[in-house]
Amino acid sequence: MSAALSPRPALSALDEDATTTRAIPPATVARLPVYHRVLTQLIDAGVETVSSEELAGACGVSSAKLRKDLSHLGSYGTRGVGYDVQFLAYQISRELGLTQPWGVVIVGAGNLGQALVAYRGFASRGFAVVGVFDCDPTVIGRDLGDPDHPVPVRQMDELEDLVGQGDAHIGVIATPATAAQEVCDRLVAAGLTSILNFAPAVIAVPEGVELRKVDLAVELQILAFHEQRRMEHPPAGGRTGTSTPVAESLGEAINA
Amino acid sequence: MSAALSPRPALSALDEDATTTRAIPPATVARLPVYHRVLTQLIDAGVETVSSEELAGACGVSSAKLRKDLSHLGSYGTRGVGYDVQFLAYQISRELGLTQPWGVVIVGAGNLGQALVAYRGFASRGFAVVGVFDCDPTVIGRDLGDPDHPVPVRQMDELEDLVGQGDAHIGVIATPATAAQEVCDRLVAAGLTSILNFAPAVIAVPEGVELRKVDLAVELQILAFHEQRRMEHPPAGGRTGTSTPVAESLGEAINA
DNA sequence: TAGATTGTTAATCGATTAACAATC
DNA sequence: TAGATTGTTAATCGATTAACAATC
Repeated sequence: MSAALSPRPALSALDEDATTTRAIPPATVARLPVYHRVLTQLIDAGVETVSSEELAGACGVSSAKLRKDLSHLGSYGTRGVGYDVQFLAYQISRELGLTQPWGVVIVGAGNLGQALVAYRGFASRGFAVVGVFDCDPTVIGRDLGDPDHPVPVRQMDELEDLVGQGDAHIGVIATPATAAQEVCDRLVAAGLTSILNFAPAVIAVPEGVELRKVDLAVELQILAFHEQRRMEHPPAGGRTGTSTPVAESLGEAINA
Repeated sequence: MSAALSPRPALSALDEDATTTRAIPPATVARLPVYHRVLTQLIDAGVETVSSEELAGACGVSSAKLRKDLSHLGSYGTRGVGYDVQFLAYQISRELGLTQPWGVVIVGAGNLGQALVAYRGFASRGFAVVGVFDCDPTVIGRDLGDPDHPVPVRQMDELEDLVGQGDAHIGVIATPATAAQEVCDRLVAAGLTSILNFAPAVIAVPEGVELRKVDLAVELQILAFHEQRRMEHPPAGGRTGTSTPVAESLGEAINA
């Protein structure tokens, strides 16, 4: 156990290259996709300019937070006017890396893996599923996703080859929990440094690899926690019919 | 737009009933399911006692954070010894509300909805899918999930009836983005106060309703951001082969 | 110029971390 | 008693918020 406390490089907190890249706070990065999505909807709705107050309302955050977040990217607004929707959307997409195509490898072609391949929200943001792998002979060879761009399920053997070709940038783990760590190790060994884990397992990665996790059961458990609290301490005065504090005019523009 | 600044009840920040319930910080609540899962695995592995150092390692957090988190629930450890695995697992599950059964209603029986119904991680934590709804006549009536406990897809009409029966506690939105807000409104109107949204849409709920969101595309975009950073500023000195800082002995116990 | 709205500052709040006294 | 490990304290860090000077 003492090995867990081994001499690491003393995490030099300010690792930032003093060159170009000002660091963007993680909390801000996590919200940028939301801003980008809403801006995209505004473009579709023909809106040309938004104020921070309006955009924040449509995104479900405070305008102060929105402006603070955007200030980390640069000064892309105009005082007294607001933000040019197209321009801001572009700046955010550039910051997020959405202006270039990304290849996604999915390991596990069960229910979840199949749903992910079929998910249209990926392609629409520049993510292409370049490979799906499974070890079950009964699914290997089957075509998944859009019949116009079918993605065949391959056997695990071919994983390293495909990643080695360089078109894959992000690995997605959609296997049972038991296989997750081993699959992750293979993805990393093959050269991937960005991993999204859907398996209900805590897995470990080497330093320098970015691992994110989506755990469906965790979300439900957190909701159960709140629901239990609510049952123990019912909201005094009953449910107030008070409805959404979200910018309504913009909401209408978006839904139009 | 000025209506968005309307006089709200001045969010009385300390709403806590001074009665029983000490508030648990949200950041802590979000980690409890992870602790619980690992503890369950330790039970299965026959481990009877863990130290905070060991458990933290297996969960991927620092021992200081783990102890701080647990201190919000009570004093369930023994100085000089550690934590009784079974006892701690029980305390956490009680805190999370996992000691009682929860009914889940899923709206949307597309790829994702079907994957959710089939997901075994729900039932194993006390969540039962009590209803699945869709508006597509071609899927209505079809049986989903485990053939031993099939869940028929019902038409939307029956949503309010089912929720009204009181067996449903949590609503899950697995529809296209366009339908998400309307579906959410119906779930809330029917009486649900805990909602999990998988649709790629920003939706609004009345005060008092707990809404959580899982956005697959957002996770990929955050990974793309980091991947882009990594490509612009490659890790000096190449990839260090340094592997996982995770408790290995416990990891072996868990995987045994 | 007057009105509107940004970008930034300073204050507050919450979460993380390190260290250690309490205690098994 | 000596060694181990918890639960808590105090210091640090990062994120949020409110307010406003800058400026269109």
